[in-house]
Amino acid sequence: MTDWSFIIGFMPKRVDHAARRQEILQAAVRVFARKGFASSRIEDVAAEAGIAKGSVYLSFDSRDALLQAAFESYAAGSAQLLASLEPGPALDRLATLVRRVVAMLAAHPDHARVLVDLWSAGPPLDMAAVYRDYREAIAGLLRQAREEGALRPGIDERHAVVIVAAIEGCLLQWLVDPELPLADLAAPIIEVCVEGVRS
Amino acid sequence: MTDWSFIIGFMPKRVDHAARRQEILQAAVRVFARKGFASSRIEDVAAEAGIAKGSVYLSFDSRDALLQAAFESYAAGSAQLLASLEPGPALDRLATLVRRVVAMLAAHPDHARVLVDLWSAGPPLDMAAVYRDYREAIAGLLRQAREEGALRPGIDERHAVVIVAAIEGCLLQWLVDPELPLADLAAPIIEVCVEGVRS
Amino acid sequence: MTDWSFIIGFMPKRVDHAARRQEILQAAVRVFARKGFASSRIEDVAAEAGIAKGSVYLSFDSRDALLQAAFESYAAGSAQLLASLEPGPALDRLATLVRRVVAMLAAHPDHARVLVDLWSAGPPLDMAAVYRDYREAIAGLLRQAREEGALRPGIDERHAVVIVAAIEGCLLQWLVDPELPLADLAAPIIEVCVEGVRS
Amino acid sequence: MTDWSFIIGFMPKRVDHAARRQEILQAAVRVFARKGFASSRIEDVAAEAGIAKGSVYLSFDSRDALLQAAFESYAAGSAQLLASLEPGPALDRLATLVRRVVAMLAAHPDHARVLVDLWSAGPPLDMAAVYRDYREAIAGLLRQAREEGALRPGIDERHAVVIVAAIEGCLLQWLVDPELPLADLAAPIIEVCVEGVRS
DNA sequence: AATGAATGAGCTTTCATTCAT
DNA sequence: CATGAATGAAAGCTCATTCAT
Repeated sequence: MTDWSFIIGFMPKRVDHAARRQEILQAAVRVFARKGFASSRIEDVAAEAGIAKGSVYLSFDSRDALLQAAFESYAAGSAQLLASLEPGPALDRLATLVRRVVAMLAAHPDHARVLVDLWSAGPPLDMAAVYRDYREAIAGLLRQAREEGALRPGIDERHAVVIVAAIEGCLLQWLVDPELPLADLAAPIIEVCVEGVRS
Repeated sequence: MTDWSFIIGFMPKRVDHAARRQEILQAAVRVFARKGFASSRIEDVAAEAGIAKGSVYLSFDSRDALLQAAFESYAAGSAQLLASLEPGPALDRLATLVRRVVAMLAAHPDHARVLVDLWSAGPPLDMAAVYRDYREAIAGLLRQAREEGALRPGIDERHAVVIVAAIEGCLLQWLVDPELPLADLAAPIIEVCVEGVRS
Repeated sequence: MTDWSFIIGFMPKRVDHAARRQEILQAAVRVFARKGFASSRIEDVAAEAGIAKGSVYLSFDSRDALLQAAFESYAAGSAQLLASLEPGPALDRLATLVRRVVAMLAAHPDHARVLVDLWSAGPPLDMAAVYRDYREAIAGLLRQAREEGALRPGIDERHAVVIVAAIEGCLLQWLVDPELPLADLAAPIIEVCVEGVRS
Repeated sequence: MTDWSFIIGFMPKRVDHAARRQEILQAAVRVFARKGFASSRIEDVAAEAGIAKGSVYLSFDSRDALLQAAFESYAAGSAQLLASLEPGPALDRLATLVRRVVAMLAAHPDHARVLVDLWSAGPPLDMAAVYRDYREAIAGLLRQAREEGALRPGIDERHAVVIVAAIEGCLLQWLVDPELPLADLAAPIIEVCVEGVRS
């Protein structure tokens, strides 16, 4: 990587402020996952990121802003996941959604572990909105399934809560007991929640 | 604040140390439910219990001991609930169990709200054991159901995780979004989780 | 000092919270006088008061509250001084006022030294009001002097500013140069400011 | 921000290092006047000067050096003012001096406002010397006035303190209460302090 | 037993100063 | 020379815990 700056003049010392912010956020997520937000010190995050304590404040306004950013990152991932469902029979799409959510959680255990702190954190974090979106997406799939005649009678939006619950409840049990094979739970979730509503 | 007890005669040191401990614990649970454990000060608990800060330490060794006690209280309630199932067809017993767990959570929202702090708290709190017990109880019911021929094939212990998940996941969504009608969710949980495994 | 508390029951550990507040305030004034408010740490004040850092916060909400209290103390002393003038010929009363103000400043050099920090401090400290009161008191004396025919023509409220200025300006020079014999300046102030307006 | 100077040829490193120092100093004085030295950040000064934080250090060794420079600038102005008195009757020269000092303060309110920080600042700032010079100059005028027979008896160097005090005390009251019409106070100061010593 | 004043470790945040670019 | 990201010492404030009364 030749440094051409002597030709084009002065360059900002850090090309990408956003990248540094990402690095710190990821370090923070690792630290939060390891010791929980309540026990995580700014200094821990800085050390994990390999920078000095004060430097964290160049990218984040406060300790709480780190958790907020972790939330936003998670919420964005969730929204993206919900938006990425390909067309097809509704219950197949539902099964795919379940598989993907579980896979995402299992693939990013650090982010998943932070969830317990996001649940604890009050406003301005809006986890309620995240689950509302989940439920609405699944309720939409259930409506589509009914139109397809794939749903047994009596299934409505309240069952969307239960399907979200099955996923998040598995996640919860894994958070509390990491022995539990989270990745293997997609199948039984689908068997219960998808087959459990099929006509 | 003057203590006239030396005039009116001997009084029992403490009518019931255990009762005082209970009062404080219940006050603590209310406070934790209201502001979360992280934001709850010993002084808040003392004020809620109507006693002085230092007096909390006559019944509890530390702030963490309060959370530990809240955990033990919750774990005891859970164990009792699991132990109280009357005989009958397995899936009926399962439905009853679901109904009772949801009813208990809905009836004691303060205790339920503390759960999010219990999930966050690491050792020596052993929430893993609580859910292990839940899963084992439900797995036992599923085994009984299989012997009764009430279970469709392919249902095993992994599905016990999902059934616990459905309950705890509903609780979770309610914690995060109190608008959600927790008490009304027993029915859909049963419809999905019990009917979803029935042969 | 026999401790009778065993007879009358429990007594508050500190009989007088206000007294402790006073002790801390006086310690703070000494520290502020010595190093200036900007360079005074809460820990310095605590050490001067012979207590622990955290104990300062039992009596004062913040570091700024200490300066605020110092201001209030000074303002109260000023008001009291202005209110204590005995009857008599106006210009005699004015001379007495000057003498008393200078004597008070000279007698409490620590409080006087804090004035420079009170001048610097913005709202909510209202030093403007203190000097407004000074000026009004002196303007009142000048009006009385005019009625007595003791005043040469052309003297009005603007000269009250100058009389206050002569006092505070001497104080200022002494603050900046402690060699200056503040206590000896009452006489020349009177000679210039009182005789300078006499008819 | 790219530096094209390597293309358009050599440019003087800095047209005038002293000029840049001046610009920064003036920016600093404005900032100090606005928020006080204690609340003024190096970054504020840099922003006011339109340069980067680090560039301040090319002209000044430290934050304190900025205040020191402001002091030196003020002291120089004072000395110049004292040195510029034209010949004439002593008390006329004194009145002129008062008028000029007040005019200078009123004409440069930012510099005047910094005075309160100069009073607070301890060594190595030597405000004592500034007022010593003022007093000596005025004491000289008073000596000249005595030789001219214009002084009533009993007036000596201590009255020089009072005359300086009248000026600085008016300044002080204006600093604390900007409503006060500083520029209008020259006349009453002269009436009290000059006429008050005239034979 | 009950109290609450006192303690001080520990944490977040700020900002003067440095220095690689 | 100019820059501004990086640093880390420093300070205000909180609060769990102790203990004299």
